[in-house]
Amino acid sequence: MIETINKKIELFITNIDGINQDSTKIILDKSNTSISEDLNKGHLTTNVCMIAASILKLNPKELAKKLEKTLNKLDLFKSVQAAGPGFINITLHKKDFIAVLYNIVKQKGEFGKSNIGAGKKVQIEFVSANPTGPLHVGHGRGAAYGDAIGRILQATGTDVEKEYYINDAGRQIDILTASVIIKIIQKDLDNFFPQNAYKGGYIESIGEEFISNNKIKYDSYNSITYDLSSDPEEEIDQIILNLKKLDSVIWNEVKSFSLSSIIHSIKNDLKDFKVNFDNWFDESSLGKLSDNSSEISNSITKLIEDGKAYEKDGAIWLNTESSGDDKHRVLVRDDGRATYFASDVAYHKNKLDRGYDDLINIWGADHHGYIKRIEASIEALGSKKERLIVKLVQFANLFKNGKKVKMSTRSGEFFTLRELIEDIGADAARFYYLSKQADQHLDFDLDLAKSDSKENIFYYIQYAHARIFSLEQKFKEMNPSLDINLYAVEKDLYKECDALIHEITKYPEVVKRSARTLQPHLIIFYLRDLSQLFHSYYNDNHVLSESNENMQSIVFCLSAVRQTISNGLDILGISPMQKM
RNA sequence: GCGCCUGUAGCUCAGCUGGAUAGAGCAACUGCCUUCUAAGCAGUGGGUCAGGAGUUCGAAUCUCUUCAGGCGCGCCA
Repeated sequence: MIETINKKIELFITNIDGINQDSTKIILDKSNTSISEDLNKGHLTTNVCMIAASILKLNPKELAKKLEKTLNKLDLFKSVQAAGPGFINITLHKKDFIAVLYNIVKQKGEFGKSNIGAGKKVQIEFVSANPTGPLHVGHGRGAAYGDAIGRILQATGTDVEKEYYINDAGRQIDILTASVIIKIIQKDLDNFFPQNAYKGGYIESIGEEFISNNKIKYDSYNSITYDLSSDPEEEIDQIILNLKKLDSVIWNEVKSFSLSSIIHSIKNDLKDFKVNFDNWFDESSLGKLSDNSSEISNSITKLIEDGKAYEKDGAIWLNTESSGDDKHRVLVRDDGRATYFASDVAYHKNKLDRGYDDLINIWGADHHGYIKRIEASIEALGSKKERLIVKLVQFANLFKNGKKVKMSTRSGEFFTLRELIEDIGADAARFYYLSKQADQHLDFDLDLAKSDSKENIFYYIQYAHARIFSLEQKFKEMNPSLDINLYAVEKDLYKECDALIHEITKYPEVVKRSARTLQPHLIIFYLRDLSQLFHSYYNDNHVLSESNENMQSIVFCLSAVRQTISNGLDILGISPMQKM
């Protein structure tokens, strides 16, 4: 219907006296015909007259009057009215208005999906937490957000791949390994434990699990702790060296055991959070600098050959300033070790080479200073930096019993994602993570998420869904021979559902906008509005005591509402409830 | 100091590529359960959209500036 109207509008604009092609194009691009906010403003609204007036220096109200006349003559609509500063409000014939309901019956779970992203291939990399401990509630937000974005883009026809980058190489894994070993032999070291080692209870569990099937036997435990630096950073590095020297076989066994144990538990947590990845990419697969044919060596060699990277003070630097970074960045340290940045450059090169149109990276907001240098590296590698879209996710503060839950990764005190799932359930957790724009601080109230008040939007929406579901069942039981149809609504004999129908027609646009802006919270707010309209309707109208004819229409409409809620929740990875 | 983000009702937040009287929920006050789930509904009060200037027929939205808050600025990861 909107396309039909737009064609008529285009005709009208082209016929304005003295207009040229350029202005026509600008007006049509900038103007917008859309579903009106509410029924007081008709079914559809266009602002084209105001846009045209501003460009052509005309009076918007007069122009609107003319368009009103033109559209009314067509006899396509029930009524067309110029209103306010120059809007055109269009009221459709009932059969056009309710067409969306037939669509929903036909499309069911597909209602709201589109193909505006068809032909596009996008990769989303998210979570990518270091495998040095369990996922905590901070990671949960990135997980919920990334997964929702993936689903939303898929709903617009985009080809989406979701990937987790596992930092399984580098110093932090050495620290993990050392932490586990020291924990195992701690008693023989007078309970010595390095300041910068990981302290969480999971370290002890991994150690216990390891020695239940293996043995650690060192000739001299004490040699590990000889002459240690008082600087915590140096201390842990010395211990790592000592342990490797003492027994490299044991070191490697503990390392791979610890890694696989943690990665396994991360995968499990994400599975229970209903987040699925298409790829798990190991940092270690990029190879080592010492290997000339490894990806990490190749990417650095290419940068040097292309004149983007250079040697200075014994280190290899990348010129990132040309892309707006404030200083050049080191790729290879003067001691020959690669930096974390070097791995990331190689990883992004790998992703670029895989041929995606867009790369979406979802990072913690504390990494925003890192964006420029990655963009710079992408340009240095010969790609457009616009291919990379970085979305930042702010930390979530947890509140329990009205108090903020303290968290500190270093001390091993944190609220894990698993605890959150066990406390309020994966669906409620996902919902609240997505209930606010990702790049803003979120206060996550655990008590609210479990409360049975209207303030708990999660249940408010679920409640609407469950009420309709139950109503449909009752209708079937009481009237087994009655089918559902839209006769009463179409003939305007029953109008109480109109506001609901009008709200439903907005849904496909909400999904599109959510995809365009990568903002899942738009869907949540839409679902709340739709639920609110439903609860209001439900309170004022006793469905099952209506006439058969009315009931047949009402159940038809309400089923469509339920389907829309269900689709909206599904796109966020949340299961609708049939009973509460 | 530089960079990024934020400032909308007492509180928590929506507000679309600038558009119609700036919206919800909570809290406060008032009503609605012999009928389909009261985890619900209806109503009342509450705003210099942080301040100022500019662009525009029109600004919470765009630009500049001031103020306030958060975060980031390693040959760490």
